[in-house]
Amino acid sequence: MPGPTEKEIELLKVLWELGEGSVRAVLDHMAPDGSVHFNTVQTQLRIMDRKGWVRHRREGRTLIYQPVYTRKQEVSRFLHQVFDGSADELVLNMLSAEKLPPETLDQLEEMIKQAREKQRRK
Amino acid sequence: MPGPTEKEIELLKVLWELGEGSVRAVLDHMAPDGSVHFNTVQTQLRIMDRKGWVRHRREGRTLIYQPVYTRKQEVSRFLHQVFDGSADELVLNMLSAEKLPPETLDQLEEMIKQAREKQRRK
DNA sequence: CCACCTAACCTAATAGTTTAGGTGAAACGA
DNA sequence: TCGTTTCACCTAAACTATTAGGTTAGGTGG
Repeated sequence: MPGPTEKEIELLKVLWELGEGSVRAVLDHMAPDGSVHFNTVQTQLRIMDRKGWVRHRREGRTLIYQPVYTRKQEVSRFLHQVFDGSADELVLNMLSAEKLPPETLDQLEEMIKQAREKQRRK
Repeated sequence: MPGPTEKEIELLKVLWELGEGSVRAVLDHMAPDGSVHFNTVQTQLRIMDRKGWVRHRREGRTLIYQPVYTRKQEVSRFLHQVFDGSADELVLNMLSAEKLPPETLDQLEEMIKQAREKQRRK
């Protein structure tokens, strides 16, 4: 049970954006130029299905894939893998790695306030 | 140039903690029980050396490995790979994935203030 | 009806990761 | 000095990820 690989994340990102999609839809969204082969995406989605990262339903003749694995899960996995679950270590490293504009910093503060609220009201 | 794999991160974590270390030191820190083979770690470090994630120097007969790739780089890679660089999306997802205690939230706020300060004084 | 497009499904080549055995040399302890 | 330990280095097996060719069949337009 390792996390998704980088290529798998690339496909998941498309599904996170679209909500769901056929092989064709994912392919078009990922490589509108023909830089990736249809079968490549198809096989990858089948494998990810087997692994449980996505699931599919049938719609006529074509399969529609939905993400099962979420961004939240991926952040959580990363947080624990790299920082042993220490959220402040993660943020500290992120703040020093990236030059974030003041507006973004404001947004972050706002989010934290919201999170505190949500905790209090529980 | 994909990022390090999960096993590679595992080794990097040890080096991040130790600062540097021989194969033996890494192994002992990683698996004090003998659950991992010496040569396994040795080979992996050699490969990571070739890839540039670590470098080594000689000390007597043994090689001492140092991390080149940093936690900051890893956070940055993750941020861009999964969230296209949107720090607030990352934090938003993290806050909803994890139940962080109020003290941690305080620390996060403090960090953001510090980051703003640093920006201002620049 | 038939040629064509598009899909699923099957298969495999290739490449990379992960693991560890084997060899030989250096160092160390009795 | 000699056996044991510890290391680097070489090698390869087992496994997985990644990519895509080939086959078949459903559906469509002329």
